[in-house]
Amino acid sequence: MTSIRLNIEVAIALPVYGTYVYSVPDHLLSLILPGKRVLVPFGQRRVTGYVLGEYHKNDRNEIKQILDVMDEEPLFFSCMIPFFKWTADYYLHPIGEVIKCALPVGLNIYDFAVIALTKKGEEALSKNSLTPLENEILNMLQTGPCGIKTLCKKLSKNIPNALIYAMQRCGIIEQKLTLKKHAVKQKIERYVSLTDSGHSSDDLTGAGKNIIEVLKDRGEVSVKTLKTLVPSAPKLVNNLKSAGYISIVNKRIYRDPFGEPIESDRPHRLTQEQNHVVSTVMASLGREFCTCLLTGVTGSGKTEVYMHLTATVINSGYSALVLVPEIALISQMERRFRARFGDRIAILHSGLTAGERYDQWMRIVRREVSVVIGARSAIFAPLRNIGIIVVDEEHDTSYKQDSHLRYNAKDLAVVRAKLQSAVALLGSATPSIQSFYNVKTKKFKEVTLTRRVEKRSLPEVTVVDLREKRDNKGSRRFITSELHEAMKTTIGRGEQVLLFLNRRGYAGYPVCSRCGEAVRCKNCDISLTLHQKDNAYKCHYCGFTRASTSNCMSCGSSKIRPLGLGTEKIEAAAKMLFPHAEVARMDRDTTRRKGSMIKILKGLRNRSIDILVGTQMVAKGHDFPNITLVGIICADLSLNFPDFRAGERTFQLLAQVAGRAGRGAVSGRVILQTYNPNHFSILSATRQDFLPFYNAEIGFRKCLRYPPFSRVAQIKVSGKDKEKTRQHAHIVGDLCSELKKKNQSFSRSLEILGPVEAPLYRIAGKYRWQILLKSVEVQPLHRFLHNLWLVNKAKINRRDVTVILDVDPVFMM
DNA sequence: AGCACGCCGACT
DNA sequence: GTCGGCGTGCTC
Repeated sequence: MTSIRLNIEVAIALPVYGTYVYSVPDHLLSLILPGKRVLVPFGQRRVTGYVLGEYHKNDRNEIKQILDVMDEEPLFFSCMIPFFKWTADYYLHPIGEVIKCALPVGLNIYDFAVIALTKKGEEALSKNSLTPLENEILNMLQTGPCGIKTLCKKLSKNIPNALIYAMQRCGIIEQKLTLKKHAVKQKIERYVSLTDSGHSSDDLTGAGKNIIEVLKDRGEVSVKTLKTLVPSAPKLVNNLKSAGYISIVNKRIYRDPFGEPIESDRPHRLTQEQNHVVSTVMASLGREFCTCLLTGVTGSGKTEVYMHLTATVINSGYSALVLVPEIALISQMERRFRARFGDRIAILHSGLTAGERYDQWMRIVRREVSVVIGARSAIFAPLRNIGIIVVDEEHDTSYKQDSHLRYNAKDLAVVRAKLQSAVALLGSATPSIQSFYNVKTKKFKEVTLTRRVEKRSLPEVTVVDLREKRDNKGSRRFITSELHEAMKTTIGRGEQVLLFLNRRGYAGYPVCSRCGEAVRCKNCDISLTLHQKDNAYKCHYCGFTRASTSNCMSCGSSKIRPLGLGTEKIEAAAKMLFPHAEVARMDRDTTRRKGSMIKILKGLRNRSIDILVGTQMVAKGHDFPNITLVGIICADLSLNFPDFRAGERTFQLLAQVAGRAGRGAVSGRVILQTYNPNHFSILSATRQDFLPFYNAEIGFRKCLRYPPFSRVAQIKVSGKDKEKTRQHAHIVGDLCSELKKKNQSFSRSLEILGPVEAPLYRIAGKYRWQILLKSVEVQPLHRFLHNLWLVNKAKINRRDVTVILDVDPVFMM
């Protein structure tokens, strides 16, 4: 009888669909566990794989052995695997890439080809018998082996592949495969503590004595902390150790992503309404999967509800996952949760360094925390025994990842909750049409908060019709007299004003005053935005920049009129109208640097800022207690996007911004300026009234068979060559039609729209085409996509044209 | 992804 | 006639 052979199923961290089977050599048998990384031979190379589990079928003759096990402990547990598989299948993404995407970055190991100088090469170099380029390459290689790409960069020229081959063949260079690792590791720190003889020592003087004193006082202290008290400590500890006074141990420590300590906080008393929500949601805890949609006006105390739910969940022995749309809101949520739950929480988002993220991940794996707060990628947090998944501001588009694995964390939250029999709670004052439809069709359970906390009233909204203001000149045109008066009163009372405009920069449509030509981007199909702060015209899509002093491209005139509105222009106007007020601006330009957002938020809190001008960034869930007036400069900007969700976005944005007013003791006011005062999205937003908006919008969706009455997927084709891109878009389009014709179930339910040029037909020098696939039923669309993407992928992939599949697209431009 | 294999143009 | 260009297909 032969010895028992263990075969395992492995997902490879490369764009390959499907999993692979490897055998485990005896000496690694005891180390293999699902969720660990393994080094495996794959084709000619060695790559990272993730162990998914044992493989029992005996259906292959050639099975390679794994080379090594990379982890002491698993990075995730088996219960995550069905979730990874579901995600890979639904978004048609390679399973290994899904797992790679889920794990903290920087853990991959792969073979990297480097070229090195040989003996023969050195001889050749000294004989001076080579071409200048060869000489240059060999000279560079004398400093050590080097990858081809780095070599090209160092010599700042392209080296033909053929030359590399030729040089290899003559034997003057050789190619080696080395394993390249990323730098993320556990962090170890040295801790010192007194020995018995250290305790009784009194013969020391100076710094040595100081160290002993500190240790007597505090017990065990890290060398790093000791250094802040006794600067020479790092050198001295070794001497003290050899003298037997102290002992040193290495400890695994976690890099601390948290800021300053926070005072702890006791649970608030819930209102009757909040209590009802908590008990309704908790009725399902530990019993069955269920999704609840928590709706409620802005400022109705959703966070307090989340915290009570979390407390209940962890007291019952489960863990909780809280998703928040973006980093700035995570820190707000984190502060409140940390005050309540102390260090039982971990946070996960892209603002952490790779090391911090790894540490937070491992704390979760090691079950040292029971609550995780994070951005969309935290949906993959390796929590076991999840009781609840909270998705705050569920309507927010930040939950959709728009590159690589194009998942939507909100949708995955429901899927993960279902797979792990947990409760999913989606919360929003302005729920997505899709979620509310799910309530109507009884897929979701609705729980509602109808009142603002402490009986604060909703802001009073005044609509200003901009069509009647056409004759006004200068800043009057966009800060109307109504808004101006309201600002005066508010600032006079010492309260704060928020001016909202969903466009950054100074002027979004600079036009030559002589020939009328717009200033356009050379890489994209849009006009540049003037940024006065940077003295430049900038492209918001590709980053292209021109000096603000440049002349008109077509007629050479230097007179360019800065048409179009942006937050910079509003900021300037506010400063001019209120010279004594402190005006701040919050948009992507002013918050790019780490900590600058916090600085603005602090300025608002301590009332040093009177007027805040901002883009949609200010609409997102921030709590500004002293803002009592919100001015919406132009409500129509997002209304005319070529996207079936334009109305929904406009409603959400406006209702959210309006909700920023009057969150403190004083009630708020909103002045909404618009060219479309009768549009239903704008009308219902002014009343913060979701239902009438929903009823109007759902009718329109039903008519045109858009989600939630259908499922859609978008194929995006892009390439540098205009004609090739167009052709390939049509090839893919024809492939779709052919496939549809071939299969009965497809031809009945599937609609193919396109290929058409994208609304922004050129971005960053690439021409863009799109095809929209629509189906009333999910299953046929899913099978169609599988067929198209997996069976026909050879026909779809081309070297110079990129084809991307986006299941449930959110950004349609 | 990255590498091997295999089929057509410009050179000794 | 060959060398090396790139398109195609595969990796347990």
